[in-house]
This record gives sequence, C-alpha cells and structure tokens, in this order.
Amino acid sequence: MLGAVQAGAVQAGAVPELPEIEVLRMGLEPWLVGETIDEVVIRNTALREKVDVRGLRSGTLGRRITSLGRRAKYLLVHLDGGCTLVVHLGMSGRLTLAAASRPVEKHEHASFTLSSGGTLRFRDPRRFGLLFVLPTADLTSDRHFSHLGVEPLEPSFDGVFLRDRCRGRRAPVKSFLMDARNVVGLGNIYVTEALYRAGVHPLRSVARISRLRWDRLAVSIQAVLEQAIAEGGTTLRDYRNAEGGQGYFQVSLAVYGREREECGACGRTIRRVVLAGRSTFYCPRCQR
DNA sequence: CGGGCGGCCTGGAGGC
DNA sequence: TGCCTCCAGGCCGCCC
Repeated sequence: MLGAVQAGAVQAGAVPELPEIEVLRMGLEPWLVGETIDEVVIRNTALREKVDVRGLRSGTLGRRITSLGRRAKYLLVHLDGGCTLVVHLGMSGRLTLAAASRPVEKHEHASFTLSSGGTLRFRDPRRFGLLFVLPTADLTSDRHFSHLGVEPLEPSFDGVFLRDRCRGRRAPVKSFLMDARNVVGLGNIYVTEALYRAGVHPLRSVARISRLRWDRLAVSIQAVLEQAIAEGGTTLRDYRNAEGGQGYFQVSLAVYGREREECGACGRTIRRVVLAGRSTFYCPRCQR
C-alpha cells in the first residue's frame, strides 16, 4: 500500500495538469481495479460544485471498480453497474490510497473504503475540485464533458488540426491553446513551455502563425506532456525532496517562473507578461 | 459571437 | 514576530 501511495500521490505544490492526472491514473489503477467500494464518507460538500452525497453513494456503494480512465483533467473511476465516479483535482486536490487506520487529514473532504480494507482519500484545501457520479453512457453528453476538445496525445492532434481549428480567429495563441474547447489538459505551465520549445511568442495572434509553426507547436506540446509523464508529472513550484533538493521536472522548465533569468538557448533575459490574468513567460529572442 | 476577466478558495511568501 | 496583502490558477459565468 505504501508503494501505491507514493506512486499515486500528486506531490505538494504540483498544479495538476494532464500529465499529473495521467500519472495518478497509472499509479492508482493496479491498486483499485477489482476493489469494491464498501463505504463512502463525505465530510464537506462545499467543493466547486456542491457534492451530491446521495447520488455519490447510490452510484458507488457495493460497486466494483473495473478500470480507470482520464478525459482532459478529469480522472474517471469506472464501476460495474454502469456508473463512473468522476474526480477533478482543481488546483490543490490530491487523491491518495491510505490504510484505514491513518487519521483524517485537514481538508480531507471524502474517503472511500475499499474491500481490501484500504481507503481512497480526497483532500483539497482550496476546494476547486469536483466529485460526482454519472451513468457511464452519459460521459460525453454531460455538461462537464460535452464541450471538450481534442486530447493532445491522441493521433488526431497535429498541426493541421490546430490550423483548421483556429480558422477565422485572432486570439493570442496562448489563450487559444488553454481553451479546453480546442485542446484539453493544458495548463499555464505546459503551454508556456511548449510555446518556448516551438519558438512561438505567447501573444502572437493565431491568424499569424505559419503552417510550419503549427506543426512545431503540436510536436512541442506532445513532447512536453510525454516528458512530464515520463518524469512522474513533477510540475513543482514549492516541492522539495527529503534532502531539500528540488523536483525533477522543474529542472526541465526553460522559461516558466524564470523571469529575469537568462534564456538557456540565447542568453537574453526571460520576460513575464500577464495574459487573461495569468503569468506568461517567454524569451523575446527565441519566441517571435 | 468571441475573448477578457472576475470570482471561487486557502496557504505560502513577502513587506512593514 | 505578527499581521496584512498579494499571488497562484481551472473553470464558469458575466460583460463588452
């Protein structure tokens, strides 16, 4: 169980984007599949949307977990009986396996007792997360999912798709890529890094991006996400390991959070601007 | 219609 | 040292 806890935990300070949810899904799946949910405890229903306790219980109690999926930043716990438990971690959510004897932590709003005797705990200090149950058949039509765009790690995601998708629009490319109606799963950090890798200025209008740059952007987005997944999704701001060292993926961040530092490629000073209320970092020479 | 932005929420950091 | 303010951001809804 300890191994599962370490594999499944989104570490402190990580802002869960697509790679963090995918790492969580892979870490939890071998421990959850085959388990039955024997008890559901909800301590606080005031998440981003009020938790429907009765719906959650009726859809999950006595049900066996058949598989774990992911759509955008939603973790999908598929159950027999035709329902799916949907978990969104928001900004600060964590989903971890723990022994039933472990004391309840602060901000631990929900726990699910499994047939093995372990528990699945949902902790979310900022309460931007979501917890609900749906008939599995409604997963695409439900209002949380119906508007969502393409998965960036699917084969259909490429430069041609992006170019077609933005036709007739003039939004800054960063805003376009962070809009889940176009592409899902990208948060501020990975978009920022992908734009740097592709050499595209974050404020550039989508109307003024060449075919070549769209191809490069698609490749960069996939490369950043795949690298982050391979490195355990450690997107860390304040995480430190036991020795006080920094998380692994932070080393790979070329521009995010590096205002006033030198660009590793050209030496120019990395700049920060605010777009749609979000910090945006870029190299003024490498990104045009 | 589409893009910008405020609000939700808490903890951590920085200023005085 | 302690209090206050600011900032982080996924997502929705409102506004222009």
